[in-house]
Amino acid sequence: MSAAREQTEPTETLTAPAEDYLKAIYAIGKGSGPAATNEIAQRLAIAPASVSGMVRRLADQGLLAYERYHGVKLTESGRRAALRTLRRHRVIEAYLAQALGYPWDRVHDEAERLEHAASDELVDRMAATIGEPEVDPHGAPIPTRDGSVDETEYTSLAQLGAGVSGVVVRVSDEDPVMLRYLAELSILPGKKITVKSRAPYDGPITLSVGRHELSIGPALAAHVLIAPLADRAGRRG
Amino acid sequence: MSAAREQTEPTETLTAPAEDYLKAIYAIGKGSGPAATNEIAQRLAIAPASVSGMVRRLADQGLLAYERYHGVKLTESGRRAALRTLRRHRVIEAYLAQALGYPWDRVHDEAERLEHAASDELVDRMAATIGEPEVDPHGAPIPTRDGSVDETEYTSLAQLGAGVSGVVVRVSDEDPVMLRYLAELSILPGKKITVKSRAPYDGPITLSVGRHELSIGPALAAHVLIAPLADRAGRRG
DNA sequence: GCAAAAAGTTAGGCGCCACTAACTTATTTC
DNA sequence: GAAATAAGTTAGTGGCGCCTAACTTTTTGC
Repeated sequence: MSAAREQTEPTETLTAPAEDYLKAIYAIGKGSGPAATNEIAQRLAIAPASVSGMVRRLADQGLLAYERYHGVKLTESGRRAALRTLRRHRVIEAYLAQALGYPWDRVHDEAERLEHAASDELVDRMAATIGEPEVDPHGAPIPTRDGSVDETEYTSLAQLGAGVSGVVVRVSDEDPVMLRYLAELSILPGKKITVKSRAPYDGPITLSVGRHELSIGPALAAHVLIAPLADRAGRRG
Repeated sequence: MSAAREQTEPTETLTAPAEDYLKAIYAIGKGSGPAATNEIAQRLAIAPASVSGMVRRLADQGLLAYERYHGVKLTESGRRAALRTLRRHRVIEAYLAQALGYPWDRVHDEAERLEHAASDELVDRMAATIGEPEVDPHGAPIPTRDGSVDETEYTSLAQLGAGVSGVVVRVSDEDPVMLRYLAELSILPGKKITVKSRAPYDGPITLSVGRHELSIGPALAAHVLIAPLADRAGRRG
């Protein structure tokens, strides 16, 4: 059984589902790592069996390195394609928020559709119009035109020990309800927070944000990324 | 052979091709008339056989009234859907031109893709941002949110007799080369023109536009719609 | 009013991208 | 290291939306 299957097409035009797969694989592998079939399926809310088929097609197009039963990795070409889509998505999010007054909990869904339809020219014009932003409204870094991104990995708020201070750099962008709640608590990119205390056994984390004090659960805290400030205490595994 | 096939679903979410069919049928029938299979095929650049299949599906969804071998007409529901898409398209065109500095010969193609992805909210925000325009950059009227349009039919420049003056209200929007040429000649919506003379046998039409005098062929003139001004002469069949 | 031309249709196929069901390969776990 | 579990795969199906080829219906031109 030698299925001859090799191609290295420079990338035609990708379908919307193909772009979604590449984005998901990029997100799972943090840009370079491998992605498991099941995880791709879960992220895209489709059946694992469907992933096998699509992954094969993407591999045929030279976008993925695929070994049966052992997950996939983006090729250089796949990575470029993923970053192009990511740039579109985030520029669109930023533009919707800044230029059209979109509430930050709704930019994601709209961008999710527009990213597949917008031309590079449109995206570049949007970026230029709002001053070439470097992050989207949730703090996610925007890839540049030529395909580079800030891949700094930040600590999640769930990992911070009591006493540590930091600046919120980024929050998850997909769940509108969560986003509205975070906004209510004033946990927004750029805000300074300090972990006051942590209850054991995954108990609530008490923070001060501005002049307020509040408690959140670790599930929510895991969705908030922090750049720690000079700290007396430290992280905690 | 009684293929039981009747449904009157309130309209789920339409696919991009479905929206394109409805737009084409609307354009051919000027909103209410019948559209021939061949003409739909030509407009969408697909094979006539493909139209038969799609038209059946759209009829099943209650969007078209379809009688085999006798073309289709939009139902009320189909008409509404067509106008929604038309509104999206034209608002997007206007927005791209006004807010993002898009050249007028390129707004059409971009809008053609975005119209299928943009939400009503986005379109409404765009419209509000640029002051609720009534026409797109080519002079085509923008349907309102509640589905009404100005359906005035204007005379084409190819129909005007010598001596008649009028204001350009609208030009065809699809061909970028033609649009650039028209812009070069300063034949733009809002401009006043006067037909100086017409050569017989579909010969060139001589116009004055502003302080310039120029000649164009009838093929081009057919793409320019005019609102005649008080005229000494008159139209010509 | 009848034959040729034009218009429209069905039949059969194909690629994409999902699905379920059944099977295979990897990984745990004791 | 063998059995149980988890992960991943193939097989078969279905809808959409396109195609070409072959056929049918309608229109046209004399």
